[in-house]
Amino acid sequence: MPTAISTEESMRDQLLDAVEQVFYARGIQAANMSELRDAAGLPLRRIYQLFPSKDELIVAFLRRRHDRLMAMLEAQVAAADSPEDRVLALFAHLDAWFREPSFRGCPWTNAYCELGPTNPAVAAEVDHHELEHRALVTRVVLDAGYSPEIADVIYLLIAGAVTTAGVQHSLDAAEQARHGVRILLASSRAEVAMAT
Amino acid sequence: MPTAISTEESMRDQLLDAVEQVFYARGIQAANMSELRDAAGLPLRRIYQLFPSKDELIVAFLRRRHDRLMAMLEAQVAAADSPEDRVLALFAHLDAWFREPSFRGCPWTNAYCELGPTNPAVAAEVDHHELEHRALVTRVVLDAGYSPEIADVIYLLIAGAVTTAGVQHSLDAAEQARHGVRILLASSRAEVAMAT
DNA sequence: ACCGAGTGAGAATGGTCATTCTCACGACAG
DNA sequence: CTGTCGTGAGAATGACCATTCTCACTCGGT
Repeated sequence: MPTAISTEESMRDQLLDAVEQVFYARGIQAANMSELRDAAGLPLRRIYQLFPSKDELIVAFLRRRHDRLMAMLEAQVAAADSPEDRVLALFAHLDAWFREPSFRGCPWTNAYCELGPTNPAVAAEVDHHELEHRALVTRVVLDAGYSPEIADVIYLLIAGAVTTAGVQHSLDAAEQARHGVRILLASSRAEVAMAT
Repeated sequence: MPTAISTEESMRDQLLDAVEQVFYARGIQAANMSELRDAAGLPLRRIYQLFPSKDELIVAFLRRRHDRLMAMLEAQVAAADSPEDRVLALFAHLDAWFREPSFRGCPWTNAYCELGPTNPAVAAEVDHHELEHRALVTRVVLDAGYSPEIADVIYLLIAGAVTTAGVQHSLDAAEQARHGVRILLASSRAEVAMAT
């Protein structure tokens, strides 16, 4: 048996922590393997032992981040008191995210813009994220009693806020989107009230 | 005097046409100078004579596309009959754009994701575009009598629709955004009516 | 103490790419 | 007609980078 199978998991985590930070901060293509090595404090040999290529690292980076985001969203949504608040919780999450100093836009959009046209594995991973994320948003909105059309609009507001915050460094984007959502929800309630 | 100063302008156009097509379709980093040479039908030497580096080509590409987009938007907005229709014209434009087979997302967002963190000239050009575009949207919405807050929300819907259409290839994005806008505008009118 | 497998550090490899250079050629001026 | 200058086509250059390889070393088992 090779030594220390017990630390393989920890090296993997150490590596992926560094990879996440470097890929996100500097861009995937701009980050080279030496940078990852320095940030992770692991020899290149070990990195290639854990992931056979940079491409696999990219996919692992996207998937890990996706899993973390989904878990966090589910938790924040679950913590909200009313179905209405669950919708708004999505935007509270955005607001906090945008204010992190390290915020640099949506990792999946970034990856897709950088590599989508030339890297099918990355494109698939981004697709997967978008589908699951959109499904979560839609579920939360539908569970609050609103229409699928409203869910679509809310999804666009989220996407727009993330892009705008990323490119324009506008910290207000989440609040602006939330304002839009309040109008949409109120208007939708008024409609239902009128119909009954 | 060197020969044929009369065709320098036409070579520039020929080059930038090809550059636009290749950069947009394949991604800026993925497109190399040989591809541009082949697409433009000009020798490398000539390309470097017209633009001293790939970076300058990138900036020229973004600026040319920006100028064209702004002119087109101004024209379509001007062609609309009512202030209300001018707002909706922005979304009709989006819808047509998304349906072009060559549509591959927002060129400026794409460029920013690819190069923003490492290329200040590109970042500045993208900034310039976003500012002017946002100013146009805001002006159209304000001219129609709506509040700046509504303008912000509408801008986010546009940004969200473009990103979503680009990454998810969803042709409905423009229609979904337009639906949201109709609700926003109607709700805003109702509010004003109630106040009076 | 000895062997061998696995290690870290960093050098070598092979490929890609932006940018520059070479060279033979055609057009124009004198 | 001849020398010169700008040209097109593509080869050379120099950097960079993902990936692999070298080598001296360490450590667990005997």
